[in-house]
Amino acid sequence: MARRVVGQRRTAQREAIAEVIRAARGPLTIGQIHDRARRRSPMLGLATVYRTVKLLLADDLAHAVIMSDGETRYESAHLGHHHHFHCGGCGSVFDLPGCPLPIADGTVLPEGFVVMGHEVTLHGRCPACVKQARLRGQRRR
Amino acid sequence: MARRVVGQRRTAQREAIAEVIRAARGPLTIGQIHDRARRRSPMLGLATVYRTVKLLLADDLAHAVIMSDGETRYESAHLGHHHHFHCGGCGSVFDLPGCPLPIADGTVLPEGFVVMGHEVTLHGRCPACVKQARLRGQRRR
DNA sequence: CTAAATGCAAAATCTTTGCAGCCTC
DNA sequence: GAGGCTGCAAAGATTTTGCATTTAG
Repeated sequence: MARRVVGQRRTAQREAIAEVIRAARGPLTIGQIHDRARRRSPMLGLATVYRTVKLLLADDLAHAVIMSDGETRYESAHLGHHHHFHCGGCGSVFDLPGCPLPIADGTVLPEGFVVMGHEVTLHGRCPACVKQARLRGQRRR
Repeated sequence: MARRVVGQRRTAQREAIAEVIRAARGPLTIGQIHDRARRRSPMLGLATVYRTVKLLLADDLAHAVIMSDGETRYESAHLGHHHHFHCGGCGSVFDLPGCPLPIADGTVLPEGFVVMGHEVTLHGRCPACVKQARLRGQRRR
């Protein structure tokens, strides 16, 4: 008669996905999560990645980050306030510590907009791509 | 024998689409462009909007702006350096004049990232939504 | 008139969902 | 064991493309 305790189950697939997101140096696309998690759980299907990521979002264990390349990426929710660097060479996104923006939440702009949050994204080249461009004589834009 | 001069043609549909983008106070989604342009050109199909916007992008007459809600929006390219305000109440995006970010292009971060550009997006409530929230006693988040 | 542009519908993507079997608890 | 989870494949949603027709130049 006692109500059965129901809940989420711990599976190898979910472990793998959560660990991949936790270990990343920046937010990852679904494809990247799928590729990396498959190293541990080779049969892992894309649908499971989508489903698990959605669960992590619902449980507030992960956040979605949508970058200007149109890709949705996911990052661990335990990170504090931070921003991102998008490398135009390799396409990777990296976390940046701290916040360079002098606009506090709660600020009211002259035009009457009430600021409740913000995002800053820097674009450029990551150290690896800078080095590579140097080797190649900066042939690329 | 003279090489025929070929080029793009001026059509009512393209005029309507370009004008809608030019007149906007912020970047617009494909759906918004379609709706507004149809007021002038009622038979206008979605495919034409997609095609025309793509042309405008290729000719550098418009830029794509991808916001954190995952929608791609398009804005006139003649605007100078500026950023955006995304209202969480009505979902609209507004242009903000100026730039609050103290990081110049060309800056090299301590970690070795070379900055070539940036984006700043503020989130909050636009004046209209602030006023409405006040009327309703701030029942909404 | 010629070929670019349009509207429609089919195709291509990306994401979500339905289901039968598998595996936690 | 019971029901949540998974992989597969089908279904949705959004964007792109093919094609016959319209239309700018």
